[in-house]
Amino acid sequence: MANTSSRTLRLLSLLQTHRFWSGPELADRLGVSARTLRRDVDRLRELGYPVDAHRGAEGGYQLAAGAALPPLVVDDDEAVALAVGMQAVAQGAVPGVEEAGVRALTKVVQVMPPRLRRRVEALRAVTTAPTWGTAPVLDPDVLTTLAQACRDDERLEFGYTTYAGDQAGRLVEPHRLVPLGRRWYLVAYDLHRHDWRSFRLDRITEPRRTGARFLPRRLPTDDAAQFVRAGIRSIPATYRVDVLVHAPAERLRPQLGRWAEITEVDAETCELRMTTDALAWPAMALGSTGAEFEVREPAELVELLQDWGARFTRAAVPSE
Amino acid sequence: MANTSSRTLRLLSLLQTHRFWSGPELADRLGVSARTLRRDVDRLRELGYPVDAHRGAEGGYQLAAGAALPPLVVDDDEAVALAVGMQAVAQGAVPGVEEAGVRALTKVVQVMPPRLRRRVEALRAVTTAPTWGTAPVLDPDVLTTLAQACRDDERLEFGYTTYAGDQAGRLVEPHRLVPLGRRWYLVAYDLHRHDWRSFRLDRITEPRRTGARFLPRRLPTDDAAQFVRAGIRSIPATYRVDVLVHAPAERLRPQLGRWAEITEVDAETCELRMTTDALAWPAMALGSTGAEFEVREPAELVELLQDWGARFTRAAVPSE
DNA sequence: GGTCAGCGGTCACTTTCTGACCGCATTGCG
DNA sequence: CGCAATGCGGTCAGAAAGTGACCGCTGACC
Repeated sequence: MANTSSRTLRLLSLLQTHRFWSGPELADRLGVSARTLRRDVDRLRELGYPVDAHRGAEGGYQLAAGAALPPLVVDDDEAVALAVGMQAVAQGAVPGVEEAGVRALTKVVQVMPPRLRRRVEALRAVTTAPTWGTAPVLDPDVLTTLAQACRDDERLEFGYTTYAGDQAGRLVEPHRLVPLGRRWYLVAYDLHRHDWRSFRLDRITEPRRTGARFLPRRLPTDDAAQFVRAGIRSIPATYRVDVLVHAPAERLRPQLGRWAEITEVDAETCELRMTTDALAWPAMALGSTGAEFEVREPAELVELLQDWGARFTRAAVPSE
Repeated sequence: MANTSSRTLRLLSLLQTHRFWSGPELADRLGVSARTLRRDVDRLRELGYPVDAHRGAEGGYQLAAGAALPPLVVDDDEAVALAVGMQAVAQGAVPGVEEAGVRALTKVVQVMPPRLRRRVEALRAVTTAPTWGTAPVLDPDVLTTLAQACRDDERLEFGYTTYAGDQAGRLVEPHRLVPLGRRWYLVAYDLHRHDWRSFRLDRITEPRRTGARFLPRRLPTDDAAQFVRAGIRSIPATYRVDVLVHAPAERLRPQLGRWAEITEVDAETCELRMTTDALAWPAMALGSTGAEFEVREPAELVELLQDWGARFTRAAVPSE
């Protein structure tokens, strides 16, 4: 406990939780002399973590942003928040960082004490902004189990429901997780079928790591994402939405500007453009504006609005 | 660099990124003998991080979940994912962890190199699931700046637009950030007005930490959240939604089950209940079901559906 | 100018760290 | 069964650090 490395970690942790510390205070907390503290600070600096110091009456130490990321020292609550947030990221809330999100999630979950896992589990039900229509809901347990197995070259068993509806157990050597559109796929070598396959994560149930490790094979295709794309029948449709809205651009921007492209046409009219794979979103957006509008594209949106409009009207004016 | 503490951190990092490592391999990577590696592993164990070891031909070391969280060693991409995810969490994606999310966000952002901050900034535009109507969009910069100032007892300057629309600069001693409903408030002691105030974060612009620290005062109310509640004119309305949907419960559950409570009435009918502060959500949900339905509560939803229905129908059948 | 903060040099002493031995236990394979 | 690979832990001596107590210096703030 009275270790040097332990002290280095504790110092890092202190500097991360409260920005300013005076030398004597830190030295006291760490149970060393001020001189040794200075040496510890030097050590951190040598490790690449920039610790700024201010002299004078109000002086003290603080951790600044550096070139390298120091190890993050987080408490229980923060860890839960991280796990929950990474699930959201993995679901594709922000395009492009899904994979990094899963890696981070894996790291957090791997070292998380059971009590925290239970808390995350409890929150899971609440989380995940509703993802109508297209988006399959992803089980973070499945996600992290598979991610760990891929990372560690560990064989995997799971139940799988094929497109046709058949259920069967699989034994595979997992290779890579690939997010595509709003879905995740596992690229793996199927040990029963002796060939490479890709599996949709939302069709995988009860994955179990067998504990047996393997020597990674070479995927025939270089790129795992490409392999998945080649094997998929239907890529979820994406729509380009283009709507003329009878409202000033400034009125829509604060509400929708982050999410759709709004172009001013004239003082009373603007154009709303966006790309989406679920038409429910633009419908909601248009509803929220409270304005009249005309759909230019796509035809599917017109259909959908027709349907929704009719049902909404029937519901709002009940026959009774 | 050839430090003991540095090596401890590197070992921790290795164990976090790849689960299985054989002793000789680790020793090689760390540039020490196998004996010393064993001693390093022991050191980690003494620090409370459970390192499992397996003997035999296929042996190796792995980091297990323990009672305490080890410092997380993340790479650039993962850090970006964490920051982006924490923003989503702070926005209130999951009730209850907002504050922990902000703390974690603050920690990550604090130590993040500028290049990574720019990446996060670039992704910010894309992020934040659209939050129609009620939710103000929160600037993560503002959020983290304020959070750091609160944490570090540092005076703060910022521009503020009052409810009436007046703009003025403020100089305050920040006390606490409070999430309430879907909004964030800063509780602070206003140094011009010589009194405690609460400020809505979405009305704060350009916060600057002055660098001057202060001795925390006592807030007259014990609880900062209570103080905010007392000072707010209007708490955003929340609605209890209760709808009868003419579709089997099993059909709705996979789509909406995570988000609303679905009760079966009979084979062809079910009841959908939820609580929300933005009626656009249940409207979208009901639209997505594709089913007929009757609204029992609230009256406001009926109104909204009437409006949307009319506009949707007009848009879908253009006069031309 | 005084005070308080951090900075860094030196020195002697103590602690630890390290690698090279050793024999042992466990596991998987042939 | 024996063999090989792996982890475990003891011991030892030399090397390397870490440590606290000095010291005088610089910089910031009152």
